[in-house]
Amino acid sequence: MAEDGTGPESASQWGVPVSVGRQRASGRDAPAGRSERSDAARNRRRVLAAAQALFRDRGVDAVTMDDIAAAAGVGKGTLYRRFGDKAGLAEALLDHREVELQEAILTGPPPLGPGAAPGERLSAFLDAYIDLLDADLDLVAMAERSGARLHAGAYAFWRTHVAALVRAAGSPIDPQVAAHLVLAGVAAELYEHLRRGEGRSRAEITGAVTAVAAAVLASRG
Amino acid sequence: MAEDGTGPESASQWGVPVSVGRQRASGRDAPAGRSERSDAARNRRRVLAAAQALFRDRGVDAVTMDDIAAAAGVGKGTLYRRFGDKAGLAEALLDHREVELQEAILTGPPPLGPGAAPGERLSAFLDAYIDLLDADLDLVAMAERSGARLHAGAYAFWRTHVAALVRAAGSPIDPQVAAHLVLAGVAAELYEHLRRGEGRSRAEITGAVTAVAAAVLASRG
DNA sequence: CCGTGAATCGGACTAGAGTCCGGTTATGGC
DNA sequence: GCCATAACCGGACTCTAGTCCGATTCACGG
Repeated sequence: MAEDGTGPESASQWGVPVSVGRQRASGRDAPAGRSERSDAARNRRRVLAAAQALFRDRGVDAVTMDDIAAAAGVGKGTLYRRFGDKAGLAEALLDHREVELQEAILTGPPPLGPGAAPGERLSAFLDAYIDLLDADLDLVAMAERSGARLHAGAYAFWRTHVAALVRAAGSPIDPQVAAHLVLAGVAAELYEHLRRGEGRSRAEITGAVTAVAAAVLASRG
Repeated sequence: MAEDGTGPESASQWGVPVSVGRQRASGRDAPAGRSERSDAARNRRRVLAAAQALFRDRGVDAVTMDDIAAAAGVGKGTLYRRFGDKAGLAEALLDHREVELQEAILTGPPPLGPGAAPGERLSAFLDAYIDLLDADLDLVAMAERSGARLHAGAYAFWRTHVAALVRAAGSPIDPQVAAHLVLAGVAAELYEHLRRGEGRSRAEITGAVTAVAAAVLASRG
């Protein structure tokens, strides 16, 4: 089953290392010593392609790790050594988008990038993050399952960014904790509930989230 | 194994139905038609006592549902029919405390109960809730696993309460959504991370959470 | 071009959550 | 006191995440 080695991986989008925003506990990405073995690289691409296709076709929850391993033509051990667990695999699939947003924040134009006022940058970030969330909700939800949310590499980035904005705005609230609290508002579980469970629109949610964030920045004790 | 029916359940604290704040999807509590069968009531008490003892002795994560069933002297089917799943069992163990807080909010003295200003009531609630969280963190964390958080009966109560306070304070933010966002700040996963992962004190966290909540109430668009 | 050893591979294995259903038992009516 | 029946009981079963380790394969130096 599954195609052969050099097969039809049409839209090849998974390069090597890249990521500023991954790094989970286990499941290495860029081997320390020598460079990545070619079979390992091939299998990584196969797994990601198979996972994406299966998730798309059947929905994230109806796909087991065995399904993915079989479709990719690799053993389960390979899956787990490389991605750590199901959440890690989901995160790998999201890596590209997250890195894009991170780069836009670090070096892009305002208001997302440097230059705008803290309040504007925070609004722009939350808006962009909610875009990402809305586009791949199931994947993000899976990446945040089982307490992985706060330990994913990407989370540390968002948190640092938001904390810096809170501090820059002169809020009296502890910036590190405030950042956690603001980000809690865009947790996948909550967003999914609001969107699908309560039928709220993206705009309603974004409005409330940015309003709360603005209130935090504006707080003067 | 395990003691017999009328055995040493010294501190009997689990009455019948009570709860304003339970009601999960499956796992009935108060049988609709006839009253609860006596053997069912006995088994419910046994299960709760066994679960509490095992959780206390070994820690929540080292106890399996089979362990609890065996210690309680019942089959797994009984466990699951009555409590739905592991999260439901944890919630049942927390029921007593949650009901107490709910009653204090509904009919107790200010600032927790009616009479105080919205800001004070919200602060008092968050403080009391964090007490509950801090006291039984593992249990609350288990009750919120697997997306159960937003669907537990107790959550609906807290949410309605907070929404009412937001509305009463005249905030321009959608009260229902704002309530979700405020409560997201006291999710067990986040609290556990701050407390154990980052070593923050209860006071630091409470301070930031109440400050954010105050900022939401004070928001004027 | 070949030997060497470290990294990778993959499928059998473990463990625990949650489901199912035939047998048993309490309860209310007569 | 007895019967019918609905509810309850419990352990075998399924399903899936995640682990382990012997066999295999690639990358590099000579």
